[in-house]
Amino acid sequence: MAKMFKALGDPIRLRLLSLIAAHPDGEVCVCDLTGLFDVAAPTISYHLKHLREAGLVDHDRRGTWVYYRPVRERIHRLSLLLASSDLAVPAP
Amino acid sequence: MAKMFKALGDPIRLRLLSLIAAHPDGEVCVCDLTGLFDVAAPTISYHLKHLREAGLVDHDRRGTWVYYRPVRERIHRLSLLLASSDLAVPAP
DNA sequence: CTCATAGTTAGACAGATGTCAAAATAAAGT
DNA sequence: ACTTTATTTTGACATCTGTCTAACTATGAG
Repeated sequence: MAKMFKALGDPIRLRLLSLIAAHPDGEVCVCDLTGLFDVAAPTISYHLKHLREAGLVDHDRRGTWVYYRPVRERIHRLSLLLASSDLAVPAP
Repeated sequence: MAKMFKALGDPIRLRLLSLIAAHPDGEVCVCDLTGLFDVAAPTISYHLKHLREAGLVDHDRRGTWVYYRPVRERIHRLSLLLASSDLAVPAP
């Protein structure tokens, strides 16, 4: 669980996941992501790998391009943990 | 936002927040926390400071003891971000 | 005032993390 | 086959993190 939160604990990765999850097609080509950040392509690749290893995104290659999509069930589980009465219900 | 996730990205801190948030009294004395972990007291102090600086917990001193409580509004906000349609709604 | 207890801060250190340039791999076009 | 484009891997490096012990601060008891 901590591993997933850790993956979200970097500004670039958090934004990457938002971009991937918000895309209308349900997936995003890496080529459309690299241009949006101030860091070089290998660094984006490094962060995508982190998100992958945390189980928050999935990827597959089609031709020369690689597409990433969110693993919504995993993201949802995080949200539930934070929303659980133990953690987030505002005191009555 | 990433700062809050980062704070949760360590197993000790995640467990600390759970313990603090789950306590029936709504707050926990540090003295009741240190014994529950395998690390020395200063390390717990270090992690509590992290949670504090991320705005996830609040603290105050009463006599010799220091009590921590969750900032549920902040935790809730994280949960909402993950639950927002962009991120976590399972595809229909 | 001194002492004991609870907690934090300071300093040191090994190991993890984020970044880049350069090299490697993958696939498609000529 | 060779080239070009897209992406990942590698190796190097500086910085950040988590941990400890030792020293410090704060409070209450005797």
